[in-house]
Amino acid sequence: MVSDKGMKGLNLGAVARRVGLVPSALYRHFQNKDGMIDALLELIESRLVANVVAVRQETDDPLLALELLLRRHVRLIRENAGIPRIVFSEEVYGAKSQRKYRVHDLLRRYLGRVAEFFRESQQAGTVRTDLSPDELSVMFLGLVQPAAILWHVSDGGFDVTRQAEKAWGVFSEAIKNGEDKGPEAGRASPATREN
Amino acid sequence: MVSDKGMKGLNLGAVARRVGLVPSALYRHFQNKDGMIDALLELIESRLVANVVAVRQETDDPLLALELLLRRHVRLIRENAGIPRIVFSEEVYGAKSQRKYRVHDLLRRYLGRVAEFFRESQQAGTVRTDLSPDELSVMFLGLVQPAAILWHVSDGGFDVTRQAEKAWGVFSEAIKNGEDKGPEAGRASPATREN
Amino acid sequence: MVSDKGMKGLNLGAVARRVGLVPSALYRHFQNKDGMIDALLELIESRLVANVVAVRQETDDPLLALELLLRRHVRLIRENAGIPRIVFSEEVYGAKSQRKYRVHDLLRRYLGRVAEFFRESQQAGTVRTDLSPDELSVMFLGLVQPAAILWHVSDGGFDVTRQAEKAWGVFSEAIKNGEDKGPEAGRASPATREN
Amino acid sequence: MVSDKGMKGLNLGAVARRVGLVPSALYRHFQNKDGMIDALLELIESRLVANVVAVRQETDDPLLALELLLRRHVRLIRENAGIPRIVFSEEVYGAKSQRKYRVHDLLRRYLGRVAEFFRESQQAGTVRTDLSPDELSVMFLGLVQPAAILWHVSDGGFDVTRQAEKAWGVFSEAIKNGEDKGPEAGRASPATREN
DNA sequence: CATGAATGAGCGTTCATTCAT
DNA sequence: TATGAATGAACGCTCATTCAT
Repeated sequence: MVSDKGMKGLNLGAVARRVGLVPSALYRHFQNKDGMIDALLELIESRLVANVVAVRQETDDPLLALELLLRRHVRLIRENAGIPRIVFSEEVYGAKSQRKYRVHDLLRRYLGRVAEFFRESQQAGTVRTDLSPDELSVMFLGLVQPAAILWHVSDGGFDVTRQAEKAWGVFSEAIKNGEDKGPEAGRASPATREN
Repeated sequence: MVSDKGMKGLNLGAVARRVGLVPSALYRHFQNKDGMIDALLELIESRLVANVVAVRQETDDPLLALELLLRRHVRLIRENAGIPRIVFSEEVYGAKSQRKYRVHDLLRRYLGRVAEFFRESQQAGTVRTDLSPDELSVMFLGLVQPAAILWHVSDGGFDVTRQAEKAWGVFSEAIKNGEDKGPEAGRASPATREN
Repeated sequence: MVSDKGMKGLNLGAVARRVGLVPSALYRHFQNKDGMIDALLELIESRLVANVVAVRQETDDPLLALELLLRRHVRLIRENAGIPRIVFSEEVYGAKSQRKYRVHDLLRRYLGRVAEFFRESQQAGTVRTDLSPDELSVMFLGLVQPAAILWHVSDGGFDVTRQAEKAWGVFSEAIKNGEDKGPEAGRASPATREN
Repeated sequence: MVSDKGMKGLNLGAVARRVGLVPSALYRHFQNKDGMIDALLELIESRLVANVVAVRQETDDPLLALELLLRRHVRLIRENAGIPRIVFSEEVYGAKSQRKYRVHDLLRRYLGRVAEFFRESQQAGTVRTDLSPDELSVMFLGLVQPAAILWHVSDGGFDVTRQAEKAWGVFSEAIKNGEDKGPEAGRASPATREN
């Protein structure tokens, strides 16, 4: 529903119709629309967490886990096209700061779990240590996000899976520990700290 | 306006008030709200294009140009926090397919210009050629996008500038042509089965 | 409940919560909301009648009984601030004529009992007879009613007790039988044309 | 409208229909429903004040002015049966304290003007001075208020005009300055200050 | 060109009421 | 008898849009 019509399709009437109810009946299950969206965010977070848990069980190699996670992430988005539309929608990403912080927390938590894999990899010596796990986790998210957007606006025409894997190839190569790139890798950019 | 209140703040009343008019008067300038948003998208595209043009004038080195472009992109978003909220809002990214394709075109055009730099770099031999310019351009967008989201949901607390530069550091290193990593870099991922 | 939130607080949900039930369970005890309000009105009437009965037992002097009744009336309102809000609420005083007549009857009955005291006083010769007991009973009600309203809108700041006693002082003096004011007292107003 | 259906009839739909508009069109003229009621209260206050001003012009005798005012008050209520239903409705008299204070002020202002007549009469020596003008003004209101309620619940069957004039007869006699009732008149009631 | 008035569709929400269990 | 789920009507309100002036 959200994947079709966007968050504007997430009105009580549409939701109710979808679940075979009448709008007012939704108030049996949620306090109000905000409650509905909160529940939705929780569901989404649980899906993300489930992916992390799953890949943990699939392998002990944290770098491989990340690759598997990326693939699962892509699949999650492909199969639930509504997810990014919810997370980045006005309703949640938008004005009301309380909800914005809710999304902030969700992202931080997910990224925290992703960062954990990087940390483990660094401790195992397979990933360079001049980048913090947090920074790496944000980059990880960047491997798929623009691709997901393109996939959406192209009505599925863009090959998000392939793009994500290409990006992972570049990224994983780049962060792998190697004796030759250690020294100058930290030179992220010609300075200009401005924030 | 959009940066404060989200796209819901982009109602004709608010816009009209902003420009010292009355809502109905806007219909002298735009056919309807869709027309307004189209104009907005055009404005945004012009800003993006302006950045491309600017960095073209600032340097002849396409890789350096990309770095400068990234920095400009970050600045553009930081100074016009409303831009991502418009581009990825429901109103444009959302339901009406016509508008979605409009955004698709905008992104493709921008990415096309970005890809141009990569193509030039590849022709100049400074960037590996096992990745297509198009793929590279999408990755390029991924260097900043998740950071921008975090910056927004953290109310400016996240250091998007620093993150983007770090990401560029990793990325630019990874794509630079080097004799040792050329051959196997194309090995994007250990498995390529679509899931 | 009603005293806090007004008749809008008198919704089935609130009532049910108050008595530890669920809204639908109330339908085991009342046919519908109207039935509830009817029961409420009956309860209120019983309170009013109880006051009349009580003062009857407290004294044989009908004029003193009225003074005591007035004091009880004030106390009843002060301790059950919801009563006037129910009696004069829209739900009962309002639209549905059936309910309006129900309130009409309640008031007539109460005023009838008040009038009885006046009739007895007149028969005992202590109250002038140029005013009918019915008229006197309505005046009696007027001794407290505006004060009660002021008490409510001033959040208890207005001294309804004192005002009622002052008014009773004036009123009781005025209606007491005296040789000098008997004859011309009936001259209600200098002109009787209806406007 | 309010006189027919009570404050529940004062919904935007009904009001709009009454003035030949559509509900949303009312928002051109009032900020919201609260604004509507505020405007209504102002209108009512202006009517009450107009009565005061009118009787001031009709006579210089403050006691006669009060009698005329009472008659005008009755007429106002008879011709605008909705007035008491608005002033004493839940919507205004009810929960929201801000509005309650608004009504409080309205009543205080009106009663203040009424008290002025009593004060003048006392200064002219025609009204006993052991009762404060404020107290007298509240009693004055009591001359008509219960009658008005009976008139309403009896669907106009009760003769509010006659009752008010009778009550005025009793009241005006009682408060007039006389040498015989001066001393004991202050004995409002056998004590019991309790508030 | 700009305005004020008005419109109609839609939305979130409340609430009395019904009904199967 | 009591409950939870559901309903339908109504309400206050917002907003894009139209139109006469």
